[in-house]
Amino acid sequence: MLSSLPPREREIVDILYERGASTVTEIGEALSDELSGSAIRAMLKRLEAKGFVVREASENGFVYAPSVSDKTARKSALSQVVRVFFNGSATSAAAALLGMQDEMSADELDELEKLIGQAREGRAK
Amino acid sequence: MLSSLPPREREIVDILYERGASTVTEIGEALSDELSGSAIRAMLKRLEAKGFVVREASENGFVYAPSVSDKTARKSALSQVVRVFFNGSATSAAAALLGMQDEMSADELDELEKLIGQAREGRAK
DNA sequence: AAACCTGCGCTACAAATGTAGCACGCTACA
DNA sequence: TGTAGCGTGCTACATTTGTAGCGCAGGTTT
Repeated sequence: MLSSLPPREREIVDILYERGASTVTEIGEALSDELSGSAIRAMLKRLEAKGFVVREASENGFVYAPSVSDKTARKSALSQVVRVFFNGSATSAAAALLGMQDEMSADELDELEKLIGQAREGRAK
Repeated sequence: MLSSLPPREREIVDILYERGASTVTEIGEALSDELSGSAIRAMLKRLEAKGFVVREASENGFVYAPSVSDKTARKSALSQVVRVFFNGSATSAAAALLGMQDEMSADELDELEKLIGQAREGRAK
């Protein structure tokens, strides 16, 4: 569970999800405050030991990536907030999402509507 | 920011959001593993010092509550996952939510559809 | 009022976290 | 061909977390 991670480690994993596989230097740039490379590497080492990230060698250094698939991670992150902040109701969460974003394009709204239709069919069955 | 909290403190705040204001004993029951009352109190003390929880005396002991309103906390939790896991697209997040829950009632779907309509009007203006 | 709970705060301390410094190997290029 | 960079891995260390134990105060029960 991501929420069992200490803040800094958590931040690093978040960056990895946000930007995809990254090198130590890239992580450093994305971090909220400047950290020495070795500090970051130490974090990554722990994260690797705990099984949250994997690394793979490439030409200029290692690239680190989350070990849990985006898909799985999304799902669990989402259900986490749904449980904690929305009484377990995904619907309320979706509603809140709708309200949050005024830059939601018409296309996106259409898309969402379509998805609702599908969901309806699903349960009609 | 909630994500700047260490795991245990974070867990406690989550419980507070999930169940609303609670006493030390109630928190203890909700915790994922048994902790001594004093351990919990020590956490709460730190949380209070950091400004994440407030406490209020009642007949049998103090009740603790998050200092940040549910509304605000929801919003920031949501935008956090949207940014990290959905490339900043609230729409994709909403879509994922839709897919996640098969117990979404027809009423809820209707409600959501209505909200989409409203969102559309909002931006049509 | 003695013996009990219950909730409280303080202190203490082990473990985990957050971070930097050092020494090494591999380029590149003056 | 030395010296200036990178990227790496250790090791070390201060701080923060995570947790328990102790002793106290205010209500109960006998």
